[in-house]
Amino acid sequence: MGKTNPPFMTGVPELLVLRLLSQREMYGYELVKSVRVVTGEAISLGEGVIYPVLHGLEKAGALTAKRKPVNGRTRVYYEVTPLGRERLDRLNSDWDRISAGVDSALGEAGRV
Amino acid sequence: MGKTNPPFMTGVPELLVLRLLSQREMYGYELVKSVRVVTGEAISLGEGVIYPVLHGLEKAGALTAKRKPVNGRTRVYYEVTPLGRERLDRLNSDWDRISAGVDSALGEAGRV
DNA sequence: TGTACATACCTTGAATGATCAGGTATAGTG
DNA sequence: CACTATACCTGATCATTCAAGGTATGTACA
Repeated sequence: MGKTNPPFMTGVPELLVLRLLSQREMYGYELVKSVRVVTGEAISLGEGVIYPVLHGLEKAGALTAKRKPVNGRTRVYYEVTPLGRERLDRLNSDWDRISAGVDSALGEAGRV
Repeated sequence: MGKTNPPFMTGVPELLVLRLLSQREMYGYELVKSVRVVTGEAISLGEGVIYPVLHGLEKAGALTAKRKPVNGRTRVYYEVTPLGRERLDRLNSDWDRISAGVDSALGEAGRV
């Protein structure tokens, strides 16, 4: 029984994927590892999360895919489109708004 | 067609409710307004969100309810149980971990 | 008197999206 | 030859937020 809807994770995979790809093109398997690294091991996304996000974003026109054979294996590199950048901007400001709101609420009247 | 699962909101209502009630007992309608205030208008939760959360937390043993008639109207005040405090602690550290992870990822290599 | 608004509670239905668990196949290492 | 890492993928689950509705009382105002 997969733990569905874990707290605070909705939207996070998409944000991280768009953010990482906005810096340079990457392939799925690479993203899985990168997420762990850039979040300081705080967040770990499985392939079962990454690939569906990738496909969804591609279908939405936020990403373009490019197949590249490397060492006999095939990698699918993804690149962010202008539409994807807009989407990233929107997600970024959503994140800023909500995390600021939560932190403000948690900060009220002294935190540990 | 309610926009369900908006980015970054999963778990937030529960965290905010537990946090506010950990400071003092409140009733549902009051929580709706308080959330707006303590988040600096960044987050607004409708009654359709608050009441189900309240009922769920009560059923889970994280809250206890107390009916109080005030000015001819009935208010249902909620209080956090020890079990609710544990739950709040857990949510708090989840939030800290994830928001730190996301911020770290967004901060890498210069933000706009 | 009526009419609006704020207070105060509640439920239903829908859509969404993360997660686990599984599956395929090749390359490299001991 | 077995094992691990690489690299892709899909299906099923199910918890959760949200809009939109509903009920009822008190208060203000014209």
